Amino acid sequence: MTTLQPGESPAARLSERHRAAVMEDVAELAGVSAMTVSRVLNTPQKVRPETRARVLAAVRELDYRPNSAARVLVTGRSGVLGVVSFDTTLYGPASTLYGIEQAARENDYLVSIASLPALNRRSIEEGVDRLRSQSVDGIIIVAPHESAAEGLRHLPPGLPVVDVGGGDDLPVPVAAVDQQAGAARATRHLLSLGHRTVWHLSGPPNWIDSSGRVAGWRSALEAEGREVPEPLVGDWSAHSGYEIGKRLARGREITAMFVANDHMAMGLLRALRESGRRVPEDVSVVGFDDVPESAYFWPPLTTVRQNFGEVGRRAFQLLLDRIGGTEGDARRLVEPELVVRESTGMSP
Amino acid sequence: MTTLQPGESPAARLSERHRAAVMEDVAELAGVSAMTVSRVLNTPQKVRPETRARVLAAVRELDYRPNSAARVLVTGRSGVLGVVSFDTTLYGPASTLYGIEQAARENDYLVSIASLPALNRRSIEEGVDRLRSQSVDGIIIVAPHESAAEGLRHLPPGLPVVDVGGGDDLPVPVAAVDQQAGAARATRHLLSLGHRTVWHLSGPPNWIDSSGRVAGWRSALEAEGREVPEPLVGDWSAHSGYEIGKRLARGREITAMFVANDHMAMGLLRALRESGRRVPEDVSVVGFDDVPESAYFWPPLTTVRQNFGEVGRRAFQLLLDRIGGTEGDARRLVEPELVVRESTGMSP
DNA sequence: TGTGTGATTGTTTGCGTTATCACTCCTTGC
DNA sequence: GCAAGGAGTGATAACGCAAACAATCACACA
Repeated sequence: MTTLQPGESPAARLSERHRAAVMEDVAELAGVSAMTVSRVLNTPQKVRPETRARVLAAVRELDYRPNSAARVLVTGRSGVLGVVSFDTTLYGPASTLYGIEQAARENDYLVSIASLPALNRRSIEEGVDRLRSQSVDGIIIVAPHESAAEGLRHLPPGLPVVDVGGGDDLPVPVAAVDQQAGAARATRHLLSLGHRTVWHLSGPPNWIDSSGRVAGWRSALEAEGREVPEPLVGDWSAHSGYEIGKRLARGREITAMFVANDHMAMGLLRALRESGRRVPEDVSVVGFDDVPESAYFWPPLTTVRQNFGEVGRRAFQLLLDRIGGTEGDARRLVEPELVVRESTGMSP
Repeated sequence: MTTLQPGESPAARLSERHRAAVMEDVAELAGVSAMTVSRVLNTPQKVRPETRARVLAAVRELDYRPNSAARVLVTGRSGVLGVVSFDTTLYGPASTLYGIEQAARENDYLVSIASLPALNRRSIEEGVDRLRSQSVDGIIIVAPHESAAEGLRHLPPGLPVVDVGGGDDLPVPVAAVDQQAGAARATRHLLSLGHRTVWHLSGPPNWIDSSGRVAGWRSALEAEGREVPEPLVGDWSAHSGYEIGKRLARGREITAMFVANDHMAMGLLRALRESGRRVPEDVSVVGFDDVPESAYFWPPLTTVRQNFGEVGRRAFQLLLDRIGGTEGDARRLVEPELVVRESTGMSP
C-alpha cells in the first residue's frame, strides 16, 4: 500500500487503479486499522465517536461498499433468502412473493427466486439446491401442491425452510390462508340465502388449495345436514370455468355455486349468461381470491378475499424465527374474508 | 488435517465435526490436491479421466457443494443477476420477471429481486444499490416509467444494466414490446371496420407504455387523416375503466375505443353494458395485453397480445452480452400481435 | 542420448472480510 | 500510589476457493 502523496486525491488514486475501494483503503484514509473500519460498520457503539466520524467520512469519500462475498465467507450468513415458487405469473403466488419481498426489504434481506418448471418432487429439490448453492440463509417454498410435501421430507438438515400454503402435516413451519374457513364461509353465505344446497367447482386434484376448499365446503354442508353433490373439477383457468358452465347450464337444478377461484368463476359467469341463466336471479355464484378485477365482473363477484401479502409477511417472520433459532408455533393461519357483491342472491 | 483412520468413513467424520465438506476434504478422500478438485469442477477436460472419476466419486460421497461466497471472492463473478421491478403483482411485470427467471435458469444464473415501494429516481437507485451490495453480475430494470430514466442516468460505471420497456433515449440497452406498432395495429383494425375515428383511453401519465400507445394510436389516425380526439386518462385499473365508461356512455358520438390495457377495458365493457350500449353493435372496444382471462370477458375482448416472456428472454440475453463484454444492438423490440375476438365490429 | 513439448498435477498466494486475542490507555476504588 | 477493570484499537489468522506459476512425467524427435 503506497502512501498518499500531497495533491493526489484518494478518489483519483482509486480510479487510476480501476478498482473499487476496499476496507483497507478506507482505513488508510481515515488513519485507522481495517478492523476499526469493520467495527464502525458492524458495531458502531464500540468505536469512539470521533473515530467513527472520521471513518464514515472516508467511507463516503471513497464510496466504499463492503464486499458481501468476503463477509459471507467469514460469517456464514448472506442476508439473502430464497423463494421456491411455481408459476409466479399467477395472482396468488405473485402476491405472496411480493409480500415476502416487502417484509424482506424492511428487514434488510434480499430475495432470490427459483421458479419451478414443473410441480414434482425432483423439481422442488432442484430449486432448493440451486438456492442453497448460493448460500441463502433460508428458503420459503410457495408450491401449494401435494408433490411439494414429498420434496419437503427430504430437505438438507440445518437449512431453515418455511412453507406457504401447504398442508398441515408438513415437517416445516407453514404460513397459509385458512382455506377451509374461507370455503365454509362462502358456503354458509349461500345457504343463508335460502339455497337448498351448494354445488362446488373445485380446482385441479392434488392442489392443497383445492382439497382445503372442498373440505370446507363439504363440512359446511354436512353441518347443516344438506346434500353434498359431487364436486366438478376445473383447472383454475377461466376457460375451464366456461366449459364446465356450459355443460352445467343444461340442467336446471343448480341454484348456488361455490367456485374455487375467481377466474373460473369468470368463465362460469359467461357460460351461464350465454345459456340464458341469470346471475344471481337464477344462480348464485361465489368465487375465491378476490382478484382486483372481480368487482368489475358482470355481475360483480361475491368472493373470498385472501390476504396474500399478509401470508408472505408471516412466512418471512417464521423464517426469521427459524434462522434465529427460535422454534415458535409451526402454523400461522390468515383468516380469509367474505366479500359480498352482486353475484349472490336469494334462492329462486 | 488429520489422516483418515481405517474403519472411519469420511461421512461420519464430517458429521462428527458438524460442518459441511470443503474442497480439501474431497481432495483428501480422492487422494489428490484441492486444486485438482477445483479443476474437475471447472475445467474437467484438463483432468485425466481416471482422476476425474475418483474426484467425482468423492464429491458424491461427501455431498460436497462448492462455497459460492469463496468462489465469488476470488473470481469476482457471482452467477446472480438482479431485477429491479415495480409491483410484481401486475400481469406485465410478473410475466416479464418470469421470462427473465426462465432464461436465467437455463443459463445457470440465479435471479435476485428488488421491488420498488415507489416509482421515482431515489427508489430505483436504492434498488440498484441493494442488489449491487450483493455483488450481482448485472441488473435488469423493469420500471416502465419516466422516472426510471432519471435513475438510469446515474448508474455506477462498470455495472452491466439492461432496461425493459423503457423509452428510446436511455443510456442502456432496452428490450421491449413495440408499443407504437401495437397501438397502431389496434387503431387500424378499428378504422378498417368503418369507424370514422377511434377514441383512446390511455394509461396514467409518465408511464412509457402510456405514451407509446398514445403515440401509436395518434399516428395511425393521422396517417389516415382522421380526427384525433382528446385521449381519456385512466390508471390501469378496472375501476378507472368503469368510471370513465360511465361518463362516456352519456354521449353517443363514440363508436370505437382503443383502451390501453385489458383491465381498464373490462371496466369499460361493464360500464357500457350498464348504460345500455351494446358491444360491439354500438361501440367497438380493443384492449392491450391479452391477459389470460380476456377471452372470457363479455364479450370476448379483441386485444393486443404482448409476449412478455419473450421480452424477458431478450432482456436476459442483452444482459448476458453486456456481461460478456459484447456491445450488440442496443434495442430489441418484440412485435405485438392483434388478437381479434368479439368486442369489435362494423361501425353502426 | 539429450532435449523439447504437452499433459497432468501440485504449491503458493491472495481475494476482502470478521473473530480472536493482545495491547494501550484511562478510570475507579482502596 | 497502585491494582483491577473497562474502553478503544490493532495485529494476526482464518474463511474456501481459483489464478499463477512450478514441478513432474511420458513421449517424440533430432
